[in-house]
Amino acid sequence: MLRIGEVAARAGVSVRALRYYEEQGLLEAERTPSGQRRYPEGAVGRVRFIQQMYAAGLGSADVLEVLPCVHTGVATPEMLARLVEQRDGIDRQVAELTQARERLDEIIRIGEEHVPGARSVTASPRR
Amino acid sequence: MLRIGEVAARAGVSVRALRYYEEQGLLEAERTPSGQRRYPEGAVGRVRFIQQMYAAGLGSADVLEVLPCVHTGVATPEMLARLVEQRDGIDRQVAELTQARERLDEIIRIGEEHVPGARSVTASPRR
DNA sequence: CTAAGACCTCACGTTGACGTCAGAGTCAAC
DNA sequence: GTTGACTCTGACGTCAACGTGAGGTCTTAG
Repeated sequence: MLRIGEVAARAGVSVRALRYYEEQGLLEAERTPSGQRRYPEGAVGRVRFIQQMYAAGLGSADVLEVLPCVHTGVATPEMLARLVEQRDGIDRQVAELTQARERLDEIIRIGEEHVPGARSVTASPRR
Repeated sequence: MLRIGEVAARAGVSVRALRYYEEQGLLEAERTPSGQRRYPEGAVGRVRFIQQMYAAGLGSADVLEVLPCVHTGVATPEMLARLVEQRDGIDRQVAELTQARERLDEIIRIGEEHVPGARSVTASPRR
């Protein structure tokens, strides 16, 4: 059983963040008689997943909806629908980002033309 | 010359947003003698660009750095560097999003396996 | 035994991109 | 000339994911 600081360090987040996740119902912890939190090893991966979802633009409530599937590996049709919805949301985001990237690239190309002396930091082909 | 409401409608943002952009130095407007803002047609496209950059995760300050190039079409080496930096930031974001998407997809697949032809939409299974 | 870290619970502060309300002036139509 | 839609400037509110003390308890190495 890990202490909160240990989990935070391994997952690359702050202690405060972990307490916040608990507050949001995203992360549970056992307690020692004195009230200190103790986490199983799996908590680290769980926290990483939460971070990943945040990075994908989901809010705490969305993550909360999605988490049961991750934990149990089983999903109701409802949950599946939500998962698919979130995935599609990410897809839309990627599309937007890609558009923005194209836009910037275009500006960069034009800029390079107009400042010929500059070291050519040519556009890396998008994967 | 367009009025602020017209620009807002065409660009799909709120009037408040336009005034905020002005406050941030992202969007300039002429003024009628009575003080009302009047925008040229190009403002709509400019606003769309700003929105796109926000969607890409840039803050007002970042957009402000990038905008001169868009406007003038000319870039100093410094500006180019910033542009490239922002573009790479977007690339990193896309990578993260793609990872998150994969993760969700994986969970969806597993979930589908465990609920192959289920029709229990109504009965909430007790957890 | 003791001192230094870790940890605990409030609870207020932060940041960014606006929302929203108040009170007042402006413009086009009827 | 008056109504009603539009606009103006402040200025406070919002929401999310934490940051940051304050004041006190726990644990453990020496």
